[in-house]
Amino acid sequence: MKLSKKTDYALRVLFTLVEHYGRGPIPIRELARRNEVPKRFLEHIMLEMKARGWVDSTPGKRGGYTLAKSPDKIMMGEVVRHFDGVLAPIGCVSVTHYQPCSQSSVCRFRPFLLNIRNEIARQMDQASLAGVFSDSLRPSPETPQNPSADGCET
Amino acid sequence: MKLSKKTDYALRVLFTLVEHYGRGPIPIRELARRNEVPKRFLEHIMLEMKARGWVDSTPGKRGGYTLAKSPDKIMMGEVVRHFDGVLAPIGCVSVTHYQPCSQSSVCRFRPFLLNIRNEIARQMDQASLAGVFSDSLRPSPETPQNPSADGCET
DNA sequence: TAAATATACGATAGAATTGGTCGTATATTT
DNA sequence: AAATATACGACCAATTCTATCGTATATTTA
Ligand code: SF4
Ligand code: SF4
Repeated sequence: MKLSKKTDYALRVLFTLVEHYGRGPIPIRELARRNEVPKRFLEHIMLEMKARGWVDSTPGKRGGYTLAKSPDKIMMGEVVRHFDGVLAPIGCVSVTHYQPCSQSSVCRFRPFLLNIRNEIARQMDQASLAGVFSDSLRPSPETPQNPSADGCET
Repeated sequence: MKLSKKTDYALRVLFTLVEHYGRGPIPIRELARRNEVPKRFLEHIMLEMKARGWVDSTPGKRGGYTLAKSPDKIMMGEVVRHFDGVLAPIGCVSVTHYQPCSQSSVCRFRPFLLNIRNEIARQMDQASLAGVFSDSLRPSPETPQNPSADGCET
């Protein structure tokens, strides 16, 4: 589950909108500037998000984008899944994009991958933008700059 | 953390070698056939795995490949990380391939992604080939063909 | 009502990654 | 010496990713 830049961009903007929720639209130019996203590229991203019903747009002089629904009604999993297509590490353990594999009956590591998928999916689908946002406010016990290995690596 | 086909192929072959551990080499032709991996492609994969010290090769008439170390000394994380480069869903929360992001100080969802990374890394680095293999033998409580959603999706 | 400013959207394109083939060299066993 | 195995670099096609451009259209404000 590698996050594409597109997904990253989308999330940056969404959280900007969450932060500004209820205080009117923000023009795309501003969204692009604050989040360091190429503006013309962001247009497409916003289009998709509007189609999904996550954001609303108002054209005209003081127009821009606004969050279309309450931040606790949009799940991280939805967003990632929309832009990256799939959460699962491999097709054979994906629900939304399940792809059969002729080896699956003899495969020794599919159950292991399924576990990981389940864990990722659980975390992704339980986390709303609102939840992730508010969690990020209180200085968590551990959010190192460079996430130095705690026994593991990545 | 999307598994590339290369990684998938590598794991298939590794588990074949695990299953055959201690019973002599298996020629690459056989490894390719049993695991449905293009033979010429597999050559490169085996080369890399030999360089990493996971497998050994013996040329000649009754040669082939064999596991170079005990199956409980090779971790899933090592393999995936080698072929896919990185476990983390995004560079800014990666340990081995950490990549700074100018937004990280104001980013609202990096902590969330870090959590996911930690969970994936933990599972990957704690699981040895031997462990995954033996787990796959006892019919686990749940390993559905198509992993139908248990509240989550993929 | 005209100007300014906003979104809408398809076409296109460069770069990077992925997945794989081919030719050939070399080592070992029988 | 023949047969069979691995070793390895070059090469390539397809896909995906990331992004830009031109232009159309809708709305507000002066
Ligand atoms: S080999 Fe195992 S893990 Fe890879 S795709 Fe087939 S079933 Fe899934
Ligand atoms: S925006 Fe947040 S998540 Fe995306 S790369 Fe920068 S820090 Fe990491």
